[in-house]
Amino acid sequence: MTTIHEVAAAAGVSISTVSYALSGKRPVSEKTRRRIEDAATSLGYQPDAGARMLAGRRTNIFALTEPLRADTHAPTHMAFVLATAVAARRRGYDILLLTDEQTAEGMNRVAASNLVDAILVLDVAPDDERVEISRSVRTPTIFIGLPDDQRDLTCVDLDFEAAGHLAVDRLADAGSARILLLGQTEVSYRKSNFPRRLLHGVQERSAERGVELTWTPSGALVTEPAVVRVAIDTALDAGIRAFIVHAANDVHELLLGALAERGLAVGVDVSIVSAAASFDTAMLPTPIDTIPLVPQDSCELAVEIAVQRLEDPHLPAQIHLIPPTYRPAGSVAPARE
Amino acid sequence: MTTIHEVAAAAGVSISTVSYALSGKRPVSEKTRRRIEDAATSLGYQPDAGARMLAGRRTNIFALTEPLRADTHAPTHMAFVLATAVAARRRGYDILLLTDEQTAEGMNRVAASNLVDAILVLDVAPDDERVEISRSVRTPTIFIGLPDDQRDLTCVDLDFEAAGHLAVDRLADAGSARILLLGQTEVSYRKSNFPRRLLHGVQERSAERGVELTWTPSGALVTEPAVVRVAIDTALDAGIRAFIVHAANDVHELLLGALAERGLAVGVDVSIVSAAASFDTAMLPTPIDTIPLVPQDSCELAVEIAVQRLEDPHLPAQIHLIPPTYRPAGSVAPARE
DNA sequence: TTGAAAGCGATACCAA
DNA sequence: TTGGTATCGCTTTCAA
Repeated sequence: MTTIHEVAAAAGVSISTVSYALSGKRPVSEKTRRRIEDAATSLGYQPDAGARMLAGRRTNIFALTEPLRADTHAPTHMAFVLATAVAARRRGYDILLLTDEQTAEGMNRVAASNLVDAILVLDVAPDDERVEISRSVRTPTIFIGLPDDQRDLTCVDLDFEAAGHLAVDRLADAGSARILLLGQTEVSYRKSNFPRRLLHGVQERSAERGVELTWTPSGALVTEPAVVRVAIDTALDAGIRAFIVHAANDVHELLLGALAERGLAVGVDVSIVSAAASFDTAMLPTPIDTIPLVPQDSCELAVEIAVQRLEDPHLPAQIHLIPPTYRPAGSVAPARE
Repeated sequence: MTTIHEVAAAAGVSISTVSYALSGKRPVSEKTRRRIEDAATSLGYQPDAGARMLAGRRTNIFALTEPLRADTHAPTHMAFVLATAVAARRRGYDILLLTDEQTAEGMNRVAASNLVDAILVLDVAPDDERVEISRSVRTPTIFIGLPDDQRDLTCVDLDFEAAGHLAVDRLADAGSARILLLGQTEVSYRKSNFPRRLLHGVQERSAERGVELTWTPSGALVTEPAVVRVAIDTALDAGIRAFIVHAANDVHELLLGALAERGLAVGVDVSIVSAAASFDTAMLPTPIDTIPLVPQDSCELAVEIAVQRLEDPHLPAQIHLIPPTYRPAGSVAPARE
């Protein structure tokens, strides 16, 4: 194991100079810095993590709490975990996993033992128990998602309400007077916050623009695809030709299938907007206008905010809502109702 | 922040006694131990992680490297990550995530900086680059899965060959003379090791028992379900009535659907064994005999071995193959070919 | 059964 | 621009 002393000896300087040269926290002459860097690389020097934590009061580790509920959509969840890990690493931080079994215990433990510099909270529930814990620990905590009680919290999330507005606006602008919103699974409207926020945005803007809105959750598609299918058929029979889909890709496929059966062409006879989709809608058989939910965006912002809070502990807590973007793909057509 | 000194003061003992009382590494009289424990809990004492690492040369952290390939099955992967985290935590270890972007760099970094006590390797590829790295670092490394070159490695995995033998034996015992093996995706036979091992086991035992074997990979079901369907129909047309399925649940459902269409009853007209399924086959519409692949088993064993290697660094490297178990559900019927 | 004290390997302050 | 050194909070050896 190479220590800072060996590097210092090899470079012919003191250990403090090595430390400063490598951290850049104090100017070091170009010459000596080179010698030090050469010595460090040739010796394969890597500062000892424990010593660094103890002396520097920085661990360069973030905790990531991820409760896995039964209704967790694995691919989406994985995308968030991965995006967080990548973003953190780019800023020089590693990710320590805190799973379900130990949410409360884990957060308290890593905070009390100074194991991590900050805590990132994934998959936030409306009445999340982690809210209270985050208030009781002094380790900065960033929520990726919004709980109901946001007082004094730092949160990052897509602006789902605005996404709802945007989706309705596009369809209303194209002349649609009636819209069917194909929502998330029923349970997610209770266990999560964002489906409600999107729903609310859609409802609000629909009312403002005089659009007649129908809404249906999509249920567990695997066990009962019929429910969604019936909702779609009913809407089509009633002459509804505009759809906002806030659901997994299988629901999209079901809708496209139903339309194909009836010979209705997307972007011609029918308009579709996929709202807050966390999967790649380009993989769908038909191109669809999308307001994407990009895990990378939320996670990168969360990491950035965490880093900022460490640099300036006086930064006020704040809710950061990421404005939605609209990615057209020709699936919205002028209404001919 | 409560330190060991405050606990010592509160309990009226020296810090070394506190340390020993809490770690149990030296006998401490019942009386003083109680006083110390009381003081510790009432003060909310939690040893500083950095100090502990530095002084104790133990971090109580395991690194988990998880490369995410395009063909990674998210739910299965998540199950492994979760199982590892839970098993580790039970033994007092946290999990540090090492993602794709930094596989090589990450392993070297956490090893050189003494950030982790051991490295767990997930999703092992036949020619995995992590094999070489594990040989070059002195941090104990456990592979969950088998690479081609296993020299001097410690690995844990289900005995897929034995699972193949077991599946064939059950069907052959029931009198089946011809079997269709519905395999994993084509790419997985190149990118992973275990599909080949199961295939080999099935082929080997089929030859031994005089069973005529047909095999087909299942392809990417989302994009081209037709391929699998054709393979199934061809087999059924040829009179094959025994199936071994080594694939995700959608392939199982496809098979069950095809059988239902033809009015063939599972466990009566047709025999099915699901081999090395990493999902819960009880969720299928029809009960199916299963040789389960239980992530918990592999991950717990891996963690246990890691812990053992830390306790006794002289433990020899070894390949640990977990014997398969057979879970009957009435889907294997006496053949009436 | 308990205590004193020497590290562990960095960081960062105080001097020069 | 550089060096000496106190310090971080714990583990563990050596003594008593």
